Amino acid sequence: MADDDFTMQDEMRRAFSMLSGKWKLEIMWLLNQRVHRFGELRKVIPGITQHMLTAQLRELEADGLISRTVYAEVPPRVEYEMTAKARGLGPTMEALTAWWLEYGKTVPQKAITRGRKKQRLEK
Amino acid sequence: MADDDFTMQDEMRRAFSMLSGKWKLEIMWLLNQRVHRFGELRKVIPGITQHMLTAQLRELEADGLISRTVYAEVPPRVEYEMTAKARGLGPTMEALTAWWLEYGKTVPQKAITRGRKKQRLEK
DNA sequence: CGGTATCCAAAATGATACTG
DNA sequence: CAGTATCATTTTGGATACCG
Repeated sequence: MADDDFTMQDEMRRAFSMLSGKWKLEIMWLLNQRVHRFGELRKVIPGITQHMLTAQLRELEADGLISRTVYAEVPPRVEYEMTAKARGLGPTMEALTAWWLEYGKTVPQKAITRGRKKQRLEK
Repeated sequence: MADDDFTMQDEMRRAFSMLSGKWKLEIMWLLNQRVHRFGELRKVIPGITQHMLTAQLRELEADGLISRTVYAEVPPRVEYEMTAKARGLGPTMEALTAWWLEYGKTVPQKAITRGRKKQRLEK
């Protein structure tokens, strides 16, 4: 009966939690395309602070979604990459992208500034 | 060249923002399965407060992802449903579900309590 | 370069009480 | 039943300083 639905949602909760950080979808979307260095992520995610980027990356790493590789060079280089587990998210990211490209544009612009100021137009 | 990537990510940002609330993925996943009443959502999303549920629903509505229908009955009944626009998210939700069912179980349990206490096991 | 640490401000979320 | 109002707590942002 609806019992299956309940169990399913219950299992999904961990997945929701792992992707619910404020910048995690964007980070995972970027890493799904290719490996990124720390500085690269900072550059391509306007508005994120070093502090938050570090925190979100640490959480994703703790959840086993990304791996962190430090290269012993000067200056140091650190690369973030999807783990094998997270690479299974590819179809999800691609479906999300396809959805937005098809239905997203049908909406007025609003304000996308994810910085804290005017996160959302008048409530 | 990489210009396309930049533009793409730039457009995707609105989509990320619309789905980045703490409970939005779970709400959309549930609504993707069927229409839900306010009280139903409360019941099937353990830990969410009335306040937060209301807030998240209002934001999703403002973003055109869900519709709110009030039935003039006593006691009042309010149903939330995906809009045509959001129904395009179906494949995304299904890909996410398929991913988790295949790769998710490979992980230790940790703590899923999404309440604010012990959101995450030792950091 | 890729962080960590600190301090403060603002925003998001939670808890509880109350209401049409 | 489906909220709103109020207040408390947590999370996130901003800025700056410091380090291997």
